[in-house]
Amino acid sequence: MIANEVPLDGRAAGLTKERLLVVAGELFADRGFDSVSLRMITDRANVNLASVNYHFGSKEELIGAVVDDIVRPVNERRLSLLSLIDYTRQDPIRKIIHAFIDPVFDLSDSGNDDNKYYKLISRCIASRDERVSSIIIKQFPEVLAQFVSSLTKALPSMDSNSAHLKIMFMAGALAHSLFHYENLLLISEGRFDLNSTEVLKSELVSFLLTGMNAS
Amino acid sequence: MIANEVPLDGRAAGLTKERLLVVAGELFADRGFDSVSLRMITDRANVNLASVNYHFGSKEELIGAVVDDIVRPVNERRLSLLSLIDYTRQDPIRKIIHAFIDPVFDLSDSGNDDNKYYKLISRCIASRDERVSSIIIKQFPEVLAQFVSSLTKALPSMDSNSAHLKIMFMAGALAHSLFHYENLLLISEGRFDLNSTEVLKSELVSFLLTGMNAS
DNA sequence: ATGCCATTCAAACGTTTGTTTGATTCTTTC
DNA sequence: GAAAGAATCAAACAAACGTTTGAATGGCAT
Repeated sequence: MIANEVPLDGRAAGLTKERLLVVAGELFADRGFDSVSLRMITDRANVNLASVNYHFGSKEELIGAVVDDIVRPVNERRLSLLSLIDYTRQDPIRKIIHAFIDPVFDLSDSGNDDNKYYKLISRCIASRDERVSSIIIKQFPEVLAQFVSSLTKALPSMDSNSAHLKIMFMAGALAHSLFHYENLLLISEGRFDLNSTEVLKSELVSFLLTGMNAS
Repeated sequence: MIANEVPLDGRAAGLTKERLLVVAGELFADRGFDSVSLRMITDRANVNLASVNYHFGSKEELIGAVVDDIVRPVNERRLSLLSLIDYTRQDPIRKIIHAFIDPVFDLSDSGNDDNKYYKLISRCIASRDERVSSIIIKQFPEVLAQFVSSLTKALPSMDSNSAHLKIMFMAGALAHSLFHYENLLLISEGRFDLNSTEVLKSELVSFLLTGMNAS
């Protein structure tokens, strides 16, 4: 599960910064931002403790870099997909939903079910941590506004307040189910046979699709 | 916003333990469990630092007590409401949804919109913190199983996997929207006129109601 | 009043935290 | 190949943390 077992002796290029981002992402995803110390990160990354402050300045900025690295592309992809929607064609609501959730599901480590990206992004979405939400908050209002706009365009009868709330419901259902996906598998002890997140995704889409059309 | 401004001199009965629970709950709700130190709690509660370890044994057990105090009554009320449902009458799905969310909304500080209970319970629901989830995990499988059972009873065409996921979607939408309720008000800067959580609740119910009936 | 037990208190404990330092090593450039 | 700059290293730093200690103080039964 470690990023790279290459001993990294002989000053292997400028890989240190990259290794820090990768390993920090793995650990943050699993245990949260506070519970992970810089020493855990540097030990696992086989780099010196001081390199965090050398390359990033502080732990807070390392967290910021990790979070930004995963949140920014997701939001950019969301807006990109949203802009492609043709509201005169069928099922624009479904496309709006996919524009919101697909960029998250697409973060998958191609078949790796212990997926750090899922856990990290849902940790970010659902985060109540000031350091994280300060990054989220910077991007999300724009994203939220665009999705509200799209939703009211697709469903003219829906008012803005309702649209805002429904986007939040969608974000919550997405983050929560992804985040507790492992727990769900554990709790049911085999009775619950999801072999991939594809089932989760299709269930989520149909759930959201009807919910969005609620009066 | 402090719990009680009574100086508490003259050894005012066994209030210390109660004050610790109240103040710790307020701070945990706002900043999370890790970011709040025992010194913050004891300072604000006007009690001695050592009283936490005296009354609770450790910070971990204080967290446990705070979480248990708020999670247990909610889950007990949920199961109680669930057991009252008559599946032969109309709209059992709506009653199932209310059984899940009402005990959370009922935690309200009667009109206090900066509601610590909302934030604390949604922090617990969405938490991946070992110390918290060890408490949640102890209670939630039973709750989850009961709701899955109710859901499949009300909608025989729904399979167990689908029911599990839908409960998770509901939990996520509930926790996320409650926790970010304040942020939602801030982001929209007045354009978003929810004067109470009643609007949020009714929107949530209608959203979930249609979502539960999704194929 | 006296002894007893529970509680509170100030102070200190040992860890762990993020951060800084100054020397050292590698890479690059001329 | 020597100088310069970037990166890494072991070591130490101060601060904050949860916890423990032992004395002081409270109420309460006798």
